[in-house]
Amino acid sequence: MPELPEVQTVVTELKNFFLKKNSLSKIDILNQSSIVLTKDIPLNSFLKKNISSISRQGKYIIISLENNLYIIIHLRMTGHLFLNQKEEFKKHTRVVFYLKDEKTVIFHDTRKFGKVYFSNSLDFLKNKIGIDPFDSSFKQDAFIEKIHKSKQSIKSILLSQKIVCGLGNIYVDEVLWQSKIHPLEQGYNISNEQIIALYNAIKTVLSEGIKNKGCSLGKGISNFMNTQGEFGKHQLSLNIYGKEKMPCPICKNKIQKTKVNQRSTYFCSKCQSEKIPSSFLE
DNA sequence: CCATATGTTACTCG
DNA sequence: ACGAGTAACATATG
Repeated sequence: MPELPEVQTVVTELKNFFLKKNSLSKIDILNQSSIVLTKDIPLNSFLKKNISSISRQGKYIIISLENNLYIIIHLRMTGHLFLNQKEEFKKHTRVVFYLKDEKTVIFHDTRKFGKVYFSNSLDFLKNKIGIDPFDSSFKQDAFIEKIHKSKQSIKSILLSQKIVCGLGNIYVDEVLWQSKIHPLEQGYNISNEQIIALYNAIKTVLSEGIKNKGCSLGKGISNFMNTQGEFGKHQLSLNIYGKEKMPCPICKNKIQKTKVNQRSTYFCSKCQSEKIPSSFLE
């Protein structure tokens, strides 16, 4: 169930793992619905091509090969990439990548929502999602302008990935609490000062998640794990998510739980000013 | 059996 | 076109 910090944790480990020049020698597809092929490009054209870089945009992992070929992976809710882990995670293994030097990368996904895209272009990412918060093109002024153009609730905006990408249900709640914005506040109704606070909170909260090597709530195989099968530590640093009825760390008010976009949403009604329905503003 | 789950997308209706 | 709301995908856990 990875968001940006969990995906970054995996990407960092993949980079270290692939450090030397490497290429794929074989790809086993154990579940056809876990992959998406590009028309007219056979799977075996991805073999024996040097891996040139491993990067990330939002929650998408991008493995770039020579000749402008790309393997793009989205882990969705329960996807994992395991390095050189064999037997213990066998049950839900969907794709196995065999590397030239005998190493293996396993794409493991209990719920089968995740996808491995084999593509010759990154265009579909560009059209689909907004700016990554750690990209140098993520600028305060443009962010304010885009938020102000939207009538949607701020939580919907952030979950949509369209303006800024990488935030999911946990980090959105953390970021909104940090910047004292109610999750249902509409974009055009948020002050410049609050959007600046939000902009800064996005960077600091996500950076902390990365430092903690991701967030692993709950337990079991569906929970987030790094490429070695280890849990992250960021669950210990959460302030608001999953803390219904517990005191807000700042004002001690009881944290409330509601639903926004069908997703559990936690907030402090004192710190995060109540949304005033527009019908009351006539 | 019921509800819930760190994600996304397709569909409807207004 | 936009936004809200709903269901769907598939599986595990409490």
